[in-house]
Amino acid sequence: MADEKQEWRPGSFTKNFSWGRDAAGLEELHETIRIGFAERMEDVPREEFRARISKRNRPDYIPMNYFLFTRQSRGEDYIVADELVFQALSAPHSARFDKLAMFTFLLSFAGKFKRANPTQRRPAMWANAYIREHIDREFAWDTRRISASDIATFVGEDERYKGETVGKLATNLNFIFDKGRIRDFPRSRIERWWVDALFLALDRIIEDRLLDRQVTASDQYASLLERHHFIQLTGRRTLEKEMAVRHLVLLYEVCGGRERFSDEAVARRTEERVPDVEEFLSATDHVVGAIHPKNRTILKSIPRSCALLARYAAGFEVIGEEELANFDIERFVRSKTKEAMLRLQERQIRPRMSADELMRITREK
DNA sequence: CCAGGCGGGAAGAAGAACGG
DNA sequence: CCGTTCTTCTTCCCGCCTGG
Repeated sequence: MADEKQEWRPGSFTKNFSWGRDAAGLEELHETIRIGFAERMEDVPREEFRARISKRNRPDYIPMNYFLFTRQSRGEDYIVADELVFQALSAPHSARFDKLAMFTFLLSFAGKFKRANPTQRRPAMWANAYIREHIDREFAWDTRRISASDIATFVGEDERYKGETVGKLATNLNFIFDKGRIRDFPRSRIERWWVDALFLALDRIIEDRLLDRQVTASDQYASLLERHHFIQLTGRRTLEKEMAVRHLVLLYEVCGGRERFSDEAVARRTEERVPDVEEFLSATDHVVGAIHPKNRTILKSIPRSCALLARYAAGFEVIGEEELANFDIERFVRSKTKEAMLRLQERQIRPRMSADELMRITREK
């Protein structure tokens, strides 16, 4: 909505974040989030976040105003603990984090906070439009076309851009594209960062709507992802991705949306939806992986307490933390196939059964 | 050795707070 | 409740460094 009379401003983006010349990717952002949240997966007052960051003598506008999301409650600003924060806290820095952060930047939802002007709610729409309208639509994700001068031309000639200068914005954006590994986006296979990005997109879209007191029902998830061009912002559109969106929206829903990070809420939902709770009640806050049985490439790391829901309510298989760390699709499929064979043997399924007999045995649940 | 781009200073705009 | 002052944040600009 309001896409027509969008107004683009550079914001503090012409400032630098001192990413570190040789630092790998967006490592500084990963570190900043860990410090700002003090390793805890809870919304943090913006003041407190800033105080923690400033102790480390780090600039804070770029992470707060472009990568994170702020909501207001009783006049106080809170930075929201969402999928980006979860990934920063639950895993060491990696290329996967960089791509998720890059997507977060492109999606461009930063929320509302004191002193923010209206354009800061969608702070990087020039980057969002550059990717969608230019790199996706015109260049079919040929990322070799991305350059600082190409960005400067695109943004500078656009009516929506209200800044005086465009040079610094363009060079900084080009720099972030590089650090955020945008050149790895166009792969057509589904990768883990892409799955994380879908969860992040829903977290952000839902929070943003809440700012206008709009509550989002789960049957709106898929169409909202579409409206905010989730697939276009993450690389080339494929049928596989469109299918995956449907499965993942369901996983997001049964995990309870952003509630998935709160153990009590998940425990409550688990009691409602799943019979055997005991074994999971001792849940620690470690991470597990959920895999869709029809498509092994759809692997999502989720808080451990969601595992039961993912398994029973959304039909995902769940793997443990060590397995997740060095997950190997080939090996996984092989072992699952073996298990399936054994199960068939146990049930005494013979090679020359009639189709009817076979159906009767395998369909029962 | 030069060009281009990153880093950071500083001005002034935009809000918030204050005081009457 | 309004004008003024104070504070914070955005934006432009330029020096310096780096890599070619």
